[in-house]
Amino acid sequence: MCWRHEDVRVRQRQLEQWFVRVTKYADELLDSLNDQKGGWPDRVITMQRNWIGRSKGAEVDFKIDGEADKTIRIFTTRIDTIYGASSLILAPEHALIAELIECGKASDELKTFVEQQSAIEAADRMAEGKEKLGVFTGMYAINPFNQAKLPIWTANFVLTSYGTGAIMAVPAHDERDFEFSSKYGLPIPRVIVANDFKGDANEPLTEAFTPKDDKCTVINSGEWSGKPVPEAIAAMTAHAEANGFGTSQTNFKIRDWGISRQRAWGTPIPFVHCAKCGIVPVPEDQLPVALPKDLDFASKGAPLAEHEGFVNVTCPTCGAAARRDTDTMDTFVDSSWYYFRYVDPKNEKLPFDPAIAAYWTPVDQYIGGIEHAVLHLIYTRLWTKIMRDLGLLTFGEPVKKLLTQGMVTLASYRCATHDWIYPTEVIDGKCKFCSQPPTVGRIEKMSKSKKNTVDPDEMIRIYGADTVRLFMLFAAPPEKDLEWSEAGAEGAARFLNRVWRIIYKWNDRVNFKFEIQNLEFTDAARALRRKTHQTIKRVTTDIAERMNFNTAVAAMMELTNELYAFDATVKDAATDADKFAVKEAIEALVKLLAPFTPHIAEELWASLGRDEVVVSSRWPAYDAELAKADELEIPVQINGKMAAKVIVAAEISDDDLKAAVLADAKVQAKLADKQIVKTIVVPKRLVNLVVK
RNA sequence: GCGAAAGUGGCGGAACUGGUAGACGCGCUAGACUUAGGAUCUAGUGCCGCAAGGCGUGGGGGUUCGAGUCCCCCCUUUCGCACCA
Repeated sequence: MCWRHEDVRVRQRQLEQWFVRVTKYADELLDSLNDQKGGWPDRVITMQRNWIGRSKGAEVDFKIDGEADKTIRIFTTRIDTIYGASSLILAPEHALIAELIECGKASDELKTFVEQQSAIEAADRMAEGKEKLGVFTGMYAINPFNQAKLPIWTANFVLTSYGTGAIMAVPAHDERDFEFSSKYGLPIPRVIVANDFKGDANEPLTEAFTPKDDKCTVINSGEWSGKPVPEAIAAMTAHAEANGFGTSQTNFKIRDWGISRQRAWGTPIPFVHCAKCGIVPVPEDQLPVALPKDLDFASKGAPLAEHEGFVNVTCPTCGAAARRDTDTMDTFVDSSWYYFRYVDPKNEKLPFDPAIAAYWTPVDQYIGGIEHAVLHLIYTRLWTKIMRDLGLLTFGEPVKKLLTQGMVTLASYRCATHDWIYPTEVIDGKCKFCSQPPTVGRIEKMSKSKKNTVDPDEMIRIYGADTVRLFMLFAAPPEKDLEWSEAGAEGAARFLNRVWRIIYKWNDRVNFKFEIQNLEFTDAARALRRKTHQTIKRVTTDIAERMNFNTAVAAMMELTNELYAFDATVKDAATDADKFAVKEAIEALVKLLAPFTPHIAEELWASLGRDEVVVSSRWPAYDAELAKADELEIPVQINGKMAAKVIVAAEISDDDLKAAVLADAKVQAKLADKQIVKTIVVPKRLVNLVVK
């Protein structure tokens, strides 16, 4: 039924459509996934690999008994098990079944079965409890390897759209065949055993035995008996090829990409249909084909097809009256290469200048949701390879690094009388309409139907864009889902207020030029400077190398806390050196904050009396010397357990460190009657004493 | 069923190559300031215990001087694929 008109039944129709031959690139799409390792999340690579679904096997022809000129071609990845085949099974849509029905040889049972199955759509057929159902066709096939006579069945679990739409059932070595053959009483002969198998191979199996490796051997298979499985597969495929009844074959799950759409908005497919010349491409000088601006959307059919001026053209080849193709392309076509157009958006002649694309692309860092893992991100890889083969690009992989960001989630609430209610409608744990406590659902992707949403505009109105942004960056690493939290947003606002206050407290004192060489820093001022330079370092690497914005924000919070501590220490008696240290910290903080909270950062920068804007200022550099600690707190372990801590100079040698540890009173007390067997010194990090 | 990712305080999360588990924030506790504050500042906050101390990264084994991190088995959760022969 139509989802918009409940009384309108939807029918399937055959349409002539345009396809992109993905299968031609399937091998490369799969193999070059290996180059993406490290830059792309493993799960995206795995999802694409499964989606492409390459499987190597063989096609084998079985003659039909009594009809010498007819064969059934099956696809198998396990030709080594062909002596274990006890039936052939065809998809209900298989041509041979249709033929049987047509020439009246089909039983009533078979006819009914096929009718029933074809009434159920493929997707639903799998959903129907997956019960395997089948019917014997009355025919037999001859196994080309041993001339065994096998019954031909049809069954719902054999897919018409994969392989040849026909299989050989080897119940002993395939779970599905086992289930089916057990149900219908077909024989289950074993032809594979583990190398260390000791029992009786004629004993009935309780489940299918399916390993495919050289730890298994072929048995009961004539001249092939005794061969390891991989060897048997190769040899038996070669045998089939040599005798003309088989061939090696690779199949893919991925299908060619149907790009035709019958909607008005989209890129027109640039072909013309001519009665004499057939399908003719629109000549290059007439490209691109533009959509007409005066479409009639009230017309009955597709608006483009109804538009006479668009449809009626002359054939580019013979000049006769012809008809323009009225399909438009899938929007995935556009998203497959938009970023290449970005680098040369005004080009009138080409999609983009290859030289410009060579300079700017491939994309260094791409960000998108996981929902694009197998559609957009396969299509764009495919499109890049096609453009490479057209000479537009010099590479086949468009995206070096991929980040799949998480979604914003929230718990949902359901009231017994008011159904789903918004989080804002829960007051003190009760539904605001009826004061009943609602059921708290799981934390999940925000959705309108479950009302577990927050309105971003509303949040921005309350907290400001900077705060909302900062909270989202702080709450979790970008690839993880993020639970929206109003308390968390308030925490972000509080932090920005803290930054604002401490800067405003100091900005009139630090707003002048200092002569650094004349300054004497106190320990506290040196500590603040150290924190400043450590923070610059951390934030820089967290952004640039690790993409961990949450830890970058944490580092800036630490610097702010340090500023407050310093402020409390110096009170109003700040020396020029103190002011310099604060000025250095504030400047760094504002610059580091700018990518996270651009608006407030500009305001603060202006408050420091700067003419330039912070976005065009230079990213701060850190001084490794100043970032270095001058004292270290070294943990001391005894037999690997924490025993004490010693404070030592930063540049201590291993021997001095060991001596300092042994001189420590707490360590000595714990060592009283023990003997040190071994001492492990991790330079400047840890000392572990092994004692007995 | 197959495949992937993940399990760390009351909560969100830190811990980069095996080296002080719990950074930072939320929440909570106490104090200060205040007419008041859900503002702000200061201190505390993994668990058990008065303490000394003990226990702690889903559970169980292992490797190692040392394991949240590495290896094996199991459990749970989330996601993807789901009769692809």
